[in-house]
Amino acid sequence: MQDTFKALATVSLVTQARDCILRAITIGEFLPGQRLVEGEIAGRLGISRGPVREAARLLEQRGLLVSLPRRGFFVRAFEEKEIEDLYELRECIEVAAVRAAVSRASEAGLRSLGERHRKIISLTQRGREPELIEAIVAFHRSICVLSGNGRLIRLFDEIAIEVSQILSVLGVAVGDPGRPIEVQGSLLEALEARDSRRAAREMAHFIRHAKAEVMEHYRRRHPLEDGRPTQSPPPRPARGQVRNPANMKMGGQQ
Amino acid sequence: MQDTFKALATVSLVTQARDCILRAITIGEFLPGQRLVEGEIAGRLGISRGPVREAARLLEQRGLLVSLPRRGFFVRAFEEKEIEDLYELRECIEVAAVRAAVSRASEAGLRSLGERHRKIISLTQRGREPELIEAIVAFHRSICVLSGNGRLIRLFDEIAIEVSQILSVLGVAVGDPGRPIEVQGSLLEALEARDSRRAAREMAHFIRHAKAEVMEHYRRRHPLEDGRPTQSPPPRPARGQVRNPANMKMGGQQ
DNA sequence: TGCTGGCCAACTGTCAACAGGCCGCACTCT
DNA sequence: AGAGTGCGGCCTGTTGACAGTTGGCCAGCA
Repeated sequence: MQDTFKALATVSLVTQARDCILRAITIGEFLPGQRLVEGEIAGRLGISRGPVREAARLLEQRGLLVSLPRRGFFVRAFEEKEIEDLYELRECIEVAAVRAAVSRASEAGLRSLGERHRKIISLTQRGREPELIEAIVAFHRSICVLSGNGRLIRLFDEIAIEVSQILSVLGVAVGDPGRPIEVQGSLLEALEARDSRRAAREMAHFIRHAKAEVMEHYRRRHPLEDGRPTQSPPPRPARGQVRNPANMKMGGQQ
Repeated sequence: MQDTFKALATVSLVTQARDCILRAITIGEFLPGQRLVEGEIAGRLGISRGPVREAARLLEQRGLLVSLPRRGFFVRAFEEKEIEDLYELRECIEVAAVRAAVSRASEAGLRSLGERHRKIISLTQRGREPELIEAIVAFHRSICVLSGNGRLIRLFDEIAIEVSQILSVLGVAVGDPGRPIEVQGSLLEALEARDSRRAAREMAHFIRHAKAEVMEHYRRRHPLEDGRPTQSPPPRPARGQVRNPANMKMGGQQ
């Protein structure tokens, strides 16, 4: 009965286009520096260019795309410094979140966090990399949720997208399998013990560790760019078609 | 000679429209909850609706507008909780910024910060409220700049816009004239002494003080909404014309 | 061979128009 | 009188088209 009357409030084309582009960026289908041709995307999605442009504007404001006048949109390419800055911001955000969570989280909230932690453990043991990353992100997001600060959650989500873009582009796998469990286990303990200082310390350590790992991957990947400025906003605009013409169907946000 | 060849790269209409709407929001011409009629704005600016829509999308992503399907864009109205969350975030950001600035700021950077501080003092003595607010914001922004973290600066700018919107809507004036100088003076001293803990403490105190002041204004303004949920996304869509049909010329970003 | 200048295709920025939903209002029926 | 219903205007969401610009390509020339 309730199926017959499914909500017909169709999601706007802008939202759908945004989610499609977003997904293409996070999974690394659209590579940094790559040019996005409006007409191409619109054609592939079967819509007109208007909604695609609006979606691109949204992502521009988020910092995932940059726009050059009369040239169009490009996937943002991270410089080394920008990755460092991002992780520094992430540390400050998540440390604040866990501090707030210590004093505000309910018992039920902590239990559900424990649930997520168990999921991380089981996924680690079964060696399922992609879901594991997802679960770790979910764990950290939960801490933001427990902080009770909606603005913090929104910011975390933005940062998480950029981080996962970086991870996927650099091909970073979650490091030694033992560590994340351990760290997140300590975090959980500190939260349960309502130990603000320890929780903050663990969180900071974790993020610095993650940062170091990512930066090492980055340097391994860009060994020569150490000395020179390397400051062409989109590094070689790469006029050309998108990489993978298939595999970009409609229907995010479901 | 160099004047004869001024850059003729005209700023895109989207950018100009965005800045116009932004200004209208920050100075309180567009009030929270107010509906923005695309055609109206486009007509007043002498352009078509397309760029206006894209500009609105930008501001939506920043959280300054909310969009309801088939209803259009509304100026975002802050709930009490959202203001608290915003200030909590601001504290975490600026404390992190001043900490980083302590260890990274150059002597020249500190001197220019001192310059800004003197400007605050002189404006306070002359009692020029609007420029004073501007100068205080500039002072705090400088600290973010001294932190050397570009991402932090971007986030500060976003937050600053929201804060100034709140201040202007609530009609908050900068409190007792003595305080800000005093606080920012201590901040400056701590930075010059490279005293990270003291700088962080002063910053946190300042922002908590500002928050308390704003919240008091808010509660004075919305005394009845304490108990009830008050959760209609845009509080009464207020179908109707914008408040001040004049005074919204083109040409932000100059 | 290397450089200059013009030509061309592609793509962006912008606009005007169309279809359809939402809101307010008047009208009708109970 | 009050509630429900149908109508009409206003406004959004989307589209297709047009003009202008950008960058690449190629011929011509030193």
